Amino acid sequence: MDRELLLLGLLRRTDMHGYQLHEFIERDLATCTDLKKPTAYFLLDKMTKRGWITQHEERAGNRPPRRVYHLSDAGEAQFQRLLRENLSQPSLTRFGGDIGLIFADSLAAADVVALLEQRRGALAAELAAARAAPAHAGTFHLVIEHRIVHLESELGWLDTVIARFNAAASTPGEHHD
Amino acid sequence: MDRELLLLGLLRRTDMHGYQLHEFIERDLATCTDLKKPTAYFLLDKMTKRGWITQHEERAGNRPPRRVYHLSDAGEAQFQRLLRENLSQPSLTRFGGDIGLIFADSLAAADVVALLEQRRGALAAELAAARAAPAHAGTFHLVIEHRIVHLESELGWLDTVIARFNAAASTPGEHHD
DNA sequence: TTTTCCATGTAACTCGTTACATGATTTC
DNA sequence: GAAATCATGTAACGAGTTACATGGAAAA
Repeated sequence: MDRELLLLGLLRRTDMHGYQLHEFIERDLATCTDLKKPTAYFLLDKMTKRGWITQHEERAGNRPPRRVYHLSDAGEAQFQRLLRENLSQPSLTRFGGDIGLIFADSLAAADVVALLEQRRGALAAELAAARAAPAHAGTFHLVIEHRIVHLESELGWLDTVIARFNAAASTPGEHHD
Repeated sequence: MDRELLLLGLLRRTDMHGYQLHEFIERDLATCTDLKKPTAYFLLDKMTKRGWITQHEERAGNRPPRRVYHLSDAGEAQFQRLLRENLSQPSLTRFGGDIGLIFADSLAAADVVALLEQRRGALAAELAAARAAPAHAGTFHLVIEHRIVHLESELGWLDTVIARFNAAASTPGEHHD
């Protein structure tokens, strides 16, 4: 549903065609989400069928015609519903990386430390990139800020985990192989 | 891949049948992941075909026979690969809830505050539940800890966001409707 | 005796992805 | 003339879900 909210929200500001929407999302909203081309075209078709948006063709010369989408009244109502639902509910987060941690005692502690240091490096790079992101207009800077806060928290936690495996590494005889 | 790692990791400790695996994951690992029954049976079939695990039937009386799975040598190797990959890479997290935030200026600030307070409530409840979780054995307590750290970070950030919309609410004339 | 638990699965569907196809137009 | 960009899509696949089907055993 989040992607539908995204498309409706963008079309609410100004009419756009599919290529344009995909381009904008992949370029300017990449930190926060993504939307592949086939998905964009598929969702736009679907929402047209449901009456949330309307199409009209625009052709410039011999180029492939653009299908420009416009938010309808029903679409505006749907946008309001989705937005309120999105704001009122926390998005559930699952950390796939935790599954490896469950089985970390299958490896020697020193190995775990080496692997987690790699993870730490990638995380730190993401954080640096987020901090280097240019100042954004309107409410979008909240998203960047969220990302920074989250990555800082992840880094801090990871450091405590690494420290513990480091301690275990200097007290050998802990792993199961 | 994470679910395959999970199944291989559990089968590495002891042989189990599908029902048992599903049960264990949904009951004891619910904070960290989930695995529906059809998915479990499907993955077990797939991994059997790939030679990572082997089956043997066990029948008790007239009950439906159990298909007990056992990790093979190839499965152990695959487990090692998946585990190292999992530990060395940070899991990318996308916050669906951020998309609503991008469009928060479509609503009156006071409305946004009310909706985010709801989100805050649900988040606080999750945190309380995580804190109330019983002490866990081995490396699993890391997962609980991770969840607590993350939820605390989310709550703190959400509070700053709410504060800002609250400030905007007392300075009216900010929204676009 | 009816419900719950044990134990297996299938079928249909949703959501999203990758890879591919088409063809004009601008840029190098 | 070749390559990148604009603009649309289709087809095949992957991962996962819900709902449904089956049938015996234990518990209420």
